[in-house]
Amino acid sequence: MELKRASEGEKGFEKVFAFLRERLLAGSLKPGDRLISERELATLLGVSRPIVREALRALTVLGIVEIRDRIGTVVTRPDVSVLNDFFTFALAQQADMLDDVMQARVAIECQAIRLACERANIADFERLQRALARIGETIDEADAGGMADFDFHRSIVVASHSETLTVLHGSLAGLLTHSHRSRRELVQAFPSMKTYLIDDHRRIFEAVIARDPERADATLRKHFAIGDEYRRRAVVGDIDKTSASR
Amino acid sequence: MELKRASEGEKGFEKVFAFLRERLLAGSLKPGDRLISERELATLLGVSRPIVREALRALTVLGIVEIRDRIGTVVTRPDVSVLNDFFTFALAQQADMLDDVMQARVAIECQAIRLACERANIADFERLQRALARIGETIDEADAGGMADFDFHRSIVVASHSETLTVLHGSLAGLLTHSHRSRRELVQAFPSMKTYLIDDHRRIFEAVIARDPERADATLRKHFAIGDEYRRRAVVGDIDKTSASR
DNA sequence: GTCAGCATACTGGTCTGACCAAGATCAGAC
DNA sequence: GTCTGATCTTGGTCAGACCAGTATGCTGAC
Repeated sequence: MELKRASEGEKGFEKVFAFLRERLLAGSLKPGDRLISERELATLLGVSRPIVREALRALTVLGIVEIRDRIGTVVTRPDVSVLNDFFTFALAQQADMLDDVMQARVAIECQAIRLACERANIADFERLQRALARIGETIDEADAGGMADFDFHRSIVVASHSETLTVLHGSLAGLLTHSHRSRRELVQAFPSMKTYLIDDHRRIFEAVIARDPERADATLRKHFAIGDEYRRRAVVGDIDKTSASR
Repeated sequence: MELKRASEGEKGFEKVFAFLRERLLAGSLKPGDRLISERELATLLGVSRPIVREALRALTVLGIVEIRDRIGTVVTRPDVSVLNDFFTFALAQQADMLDDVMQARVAIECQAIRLACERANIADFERLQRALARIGETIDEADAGGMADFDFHRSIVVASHSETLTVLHGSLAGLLTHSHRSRRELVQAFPSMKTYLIDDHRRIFEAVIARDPERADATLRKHFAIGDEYRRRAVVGDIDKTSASR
């Protein structure tokens, strides 16, 4: 058989994985389809059930398939949340990589805001506006303030209506959560940051509303740069109550 | 034991996976480390070996770990090829995702080129220059031309000296390979693309050399936009031998 | 004829114990 | 001191078994 031939040289796991991969890529297995049972798969491919389970588990962590207890294995619509898993592992091992990850976040957001300028709808605007208002309300609270900040940026990405960007941003932002929070704590100590936070976000919001990609990108970029500057100053203990240069 | 408690409620697979996840995220398991044997892990966690193998296989497809036959299981530096796997599956079922992924690529590259303007060293410049020359040499070859094009863009990202961006770009670019290639085939039919390709890349190169982030970003962005435009025209059959508007 | 209720077949979830092949290791021969 | 081979350990795999629920279909009551 053709399939047999294609997967002859492979070991057990590879055989099963390749078999399912073929079907999935060819489209003969579509989201929603229920796979044949593990036992059938095992006898069909001439391997043992544990091996089949390895392959199914592999597809599960890839988000391709879902194993439902006592129901069966069904093909799912690929969920990007698996990337989160991966990135969490990948970036957890390089702690000094935070600045680097931040670069990726800037990349994603700056592109997202351009798309948002084109694609955002009323609901997106409203969400952004709510997030903006919340930033003002929570400016004195480290925790809630951080969340509001995050939500604002998140709203921009969501407004881009790009699933890929949204997913990437989600996983990157997750990694930056604690650094984000620690940065927010600076706000309490240095009032100049308050106006920076509020004004900057408002400017960004306005640029999106105006559907001006260039301005939005530039403003957002500046926003990040200033945040960076604050952080740098904090590190060297040089920060004071004067505004960061703009 | 603390660990026991944390993983008490979970089923076999989850227990093992969570156990390893903890160690990996906490950093007590670092790349290069060799895990204890499957049998030991099984008895340690009170599960059977097949279950342990499921978990290890799961980590393998996530690129976190590598199972070496008759050697043992070692922690690897996370490899992006996993993402490739995932996206391959994901895109097989949602072809319209390509444009979306492209947005992410644009995001990464535009940020990368900004960093490249700041951080690129002589070696980076030389690599870029070689790639640029190669684009000119292979302008009439679909395959080699595509590779040269890819290498140029890749060189930009590498020159950013950002590991995260490089990693992300690597996985995204892999996905776009075939679309990239099909686009390159247009070159043969429509000579106007040749000048577009050569001139654009040269302009991008010059902007990096000049270490002008704004210009580099803008030029690169325009480059992508024009490529998009070509593709759009090809789709609607409207393309002709005139240059795309610039 | 219809429908509720239960038995059975089937599903995934797991375990046990076993065998194989080949790298790693160390004792013993030279 | 070096080399060789037996042994230990490793991953790779298999077969068969049990459990706990789901789905289904059959049976019997209405």
